[in-house]
Amino acid sequence: MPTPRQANPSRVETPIETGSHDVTRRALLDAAADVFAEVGFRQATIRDICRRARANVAAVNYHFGDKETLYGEVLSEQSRLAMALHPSPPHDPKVPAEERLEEFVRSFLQRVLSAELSARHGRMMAREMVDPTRALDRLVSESIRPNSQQLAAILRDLVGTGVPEASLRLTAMSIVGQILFYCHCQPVLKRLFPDTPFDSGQLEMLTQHITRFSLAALRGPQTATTPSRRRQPSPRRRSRK
Amino acid sequence: MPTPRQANPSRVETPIETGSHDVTRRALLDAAADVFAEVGFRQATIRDICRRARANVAAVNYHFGDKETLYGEVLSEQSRLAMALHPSPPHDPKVPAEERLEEFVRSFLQRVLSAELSARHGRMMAREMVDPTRALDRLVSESIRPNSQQLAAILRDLVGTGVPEASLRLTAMSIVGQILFYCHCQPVLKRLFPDTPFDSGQLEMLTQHITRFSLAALRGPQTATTPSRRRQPSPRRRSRK
DNA sequence: GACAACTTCAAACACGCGTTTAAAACTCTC
DNA sequence: GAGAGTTTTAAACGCGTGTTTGAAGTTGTC
Repeated sequence: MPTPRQANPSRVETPIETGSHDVTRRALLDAAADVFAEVGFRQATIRDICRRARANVAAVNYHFGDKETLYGEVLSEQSRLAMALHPSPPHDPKVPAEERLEEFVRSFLQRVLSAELSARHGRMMAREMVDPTRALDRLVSESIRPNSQQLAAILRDLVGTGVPEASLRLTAMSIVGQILFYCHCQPVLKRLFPDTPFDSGQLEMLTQHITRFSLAALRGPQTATTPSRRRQPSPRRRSRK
Repeated sequence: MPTPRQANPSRVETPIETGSHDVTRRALLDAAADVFAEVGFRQATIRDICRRARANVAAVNYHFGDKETLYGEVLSEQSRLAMALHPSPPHDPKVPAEERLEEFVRSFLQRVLSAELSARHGRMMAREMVDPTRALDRLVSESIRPNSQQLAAILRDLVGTGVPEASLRLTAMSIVGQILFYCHCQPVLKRLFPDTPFDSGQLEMLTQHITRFSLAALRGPQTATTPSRRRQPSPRRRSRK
């Protein structure tokens, strides 16, 4: 029976590119990256992807098996691409931790906002975080966790060994939160401040702001910032009437 | 012709609750809030909503006209509910700006994370930001913009009149970014730190951290944090070989 | 240039979706 | 309790989706 039915499994293992047949496969990957980034996995349609790739509707099933597998391959390819174009700074003890933090923030912002990548990686990551598919587990272990650990190492150099692990985590999240904000909230920012874009053009400015803001926060850590802690017994509900 | 076809338009204007007929309408709103928060507008199905509300499939069209109108009503109702349960602090010049900031952070976190609201509001907001529907415009003008301006007022009191508007904006985004992080990245956090949840139980701890972190950042503003600016001509691409 | 393997193609399938329909059921008023 | 107005109901419609099919086309090999 000459029906291939499933994607060629040998290709997954061997990284050698035969070069001739893969032209459709490549076109599909490129088109799919655009479509998935624009509308997300669920909203994307195979027909749209194939139309842009100038391929038949059945092409996705022939080359990848199904839509979900294609999505997974696109996601990890974009992830690797973003990391190759804008790698995190290497752990070099000679470089001051402050500079390594700045470079970490810059490369992170570049990966999620840069125009070169059409911000495809950032948009796919943002969607995956808010509305995860089954691909998120791989994304966490391949990209997110290593990055998280690298930031933790930089921060550890900055604050010394006295600060507990949980504290370090919170600081890391405060920094990552600032960065991802410009990735997650783009549609809101466009409406709130229509004439001042927060896109790849402002990348260096955002890098400087986030780095300085965070370093300043780290400088004055426990120096009695809040004079009265003002701990009400239960601030959750306020009294009516 | 006895076909009602459209939702009763008189009900939109008059806030009086007749009480008898609206039982189905209420059940639909409640079920829809759950479903929309869980899976989002596009992924949600009318059949699922009606099943949970123990109503017929046609009920949504009869009471609300269509799915999008129902979504809009759910969104603004949840928004009003969250704001009523956890209002932002009023602008009181007698209260120090530091305390007002802390209360702003706390109420914001409560609105997007609190268990009372089943975090429905937060999840719907998060989805709307990353993958907007036509309801986002109303959401921005009714909820997001007023909140943004309130934070701006608090920060203005904190930093004085010397700081330019653009700088203030960046600071505001750094704070909001820290808060929304715990709302947007919940699925990732669950995977990164499976045994330390960042949910409504940690609310007070997160409030303290974000407030102190941000206040410390504001304390040491322009005091030469980064000694060398290290401005490379074009840091986007690094030299190969 | 025949043959096999690979790739593309138009068409169709099965399913789930939002929405509509027209009749039935219900709820009041008089 | 008849009848008008309102609400609910089961069934269907039309459409778009991911996927499958079997034949046609293409490519490389001997």
